[in-house]
Amino acid sequence: MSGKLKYERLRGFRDLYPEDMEPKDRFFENAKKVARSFGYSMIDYPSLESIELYLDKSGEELLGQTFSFTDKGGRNVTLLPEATPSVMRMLTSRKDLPRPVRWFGIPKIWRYEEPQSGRVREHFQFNADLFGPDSPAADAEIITLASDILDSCGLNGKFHIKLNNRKLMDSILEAINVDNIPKAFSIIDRFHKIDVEEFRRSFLSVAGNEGNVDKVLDLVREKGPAEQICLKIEEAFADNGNISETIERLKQTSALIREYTGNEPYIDLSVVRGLSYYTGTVFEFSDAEGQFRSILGGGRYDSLAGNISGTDIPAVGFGMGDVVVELMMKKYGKWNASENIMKAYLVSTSPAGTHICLKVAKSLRENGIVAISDLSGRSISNQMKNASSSGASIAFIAGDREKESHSVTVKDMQTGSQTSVKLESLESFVFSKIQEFRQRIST
RNA sequence: GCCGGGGUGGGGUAGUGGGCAUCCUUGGGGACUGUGGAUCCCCGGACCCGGGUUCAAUUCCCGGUCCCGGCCCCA
Repeated sequence: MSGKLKYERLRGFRDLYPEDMEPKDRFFENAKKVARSFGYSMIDYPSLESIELYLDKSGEELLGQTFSFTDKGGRNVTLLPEATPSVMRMLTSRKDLPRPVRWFGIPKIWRYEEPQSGRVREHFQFNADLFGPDSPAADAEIITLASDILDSCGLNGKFHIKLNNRKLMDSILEAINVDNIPKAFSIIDRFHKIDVEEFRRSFLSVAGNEGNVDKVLDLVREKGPAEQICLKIEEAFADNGNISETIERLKQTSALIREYTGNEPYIDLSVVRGLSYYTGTVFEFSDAEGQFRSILGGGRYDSLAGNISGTDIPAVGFGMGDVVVELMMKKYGKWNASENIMKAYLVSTSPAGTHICLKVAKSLRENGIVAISDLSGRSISNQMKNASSSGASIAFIAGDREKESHSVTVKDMQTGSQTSVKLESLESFVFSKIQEFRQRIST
């Protein structure tokens, strides 16, 4: 009879039903809590921006991957493809803010791409930035924030922190006379997706000779603790002053991250990040088992403010999409329906009973208990079924009998025991039930 | 934009060139005019769309569409 649904969800967009929305909401609440504990303040910005904000920064290739259109005033606008430019716009139009500025937001982000595992066309992103300091300590703080958020979701030890530095990569590529650095980055970025021979072939076109290709290949193919990787780089480029300076910074940052998070970050020279505006530290977090695409990515972008407003402001930040986090949390059994909250179900068998239920519900809600009224008006048997499937731990039943005796019948849904409570003593009864419930869930 | 694999009730499935299709689950109702999770009964609900082959297509062929996965890209 009903047949095909007439209106279908757009490709790459998601409907979030309670079973997914609740865990997602809890994830973001956790993230907010952690960010606030670091002194970060929440901000928000429009979902629509003038397309110029991205053109200035990223060039024309961006256009094909945004949801863009011309509005009724003839302006070219686009749904946010990333958060950073908007955050920068906000920052640079407030010169009065004392630094450091610590901000986070949870925007929706849109990208017109083919959906696949871990990627959709509209997603939530937890985005945090630190403006002002340009020290290793600042880089380490933002990375620690990201790490602590994942820890707070029960993913402790399930992810790897991969760290690199754009300046270091610049210096290395300059040292071997690569002139097309963006192209070299794009090849390095694809290192793990292509085989060694293809890498050699591609990289030869920018590196000039086989020896240089081998040098880079040797560095890019290995990831490990700072000590080990930095030693390799030093051996290969001992005489280069620029390189040893950046290596020092990488070592410091790495040591601070180890100290703050308790986890050893991996130096991974294949992590260069696609974004053109990164200027120093870049990082990525990935599933320790390598199953999913990156959980989050970020880095330092000290010149972006200058591009927008003329004055550089040191900045470091990251964006963490909700999609891969969800995959991770599901994989490790952390994507659970809901926390234990006390729910009460109100069963009414007559208009007089409904009147009593309304009063009881009000009292329950004032005491922080979820009170669900049965609105079906059906048999008590059916109402009890509803009570049961709602997950309520307690049911209040009222009808004409209760009206007579000025009371309400209370049934404990777990034990099945039932008592009658006078309406005058309802408050204290509810209070004792709350205590009992708390005790029950804590054991 | 490109490549590969798939589409049977809301979800998960069985099956067939020939009687508008199996089972589980979910939803609604009842047994149960004042007591839940069990059991039993009843009801609702599907062959993605279009064309072709055929006496006959849910089944075979072609095209489309959608979903899933991958490429590109990941700002």
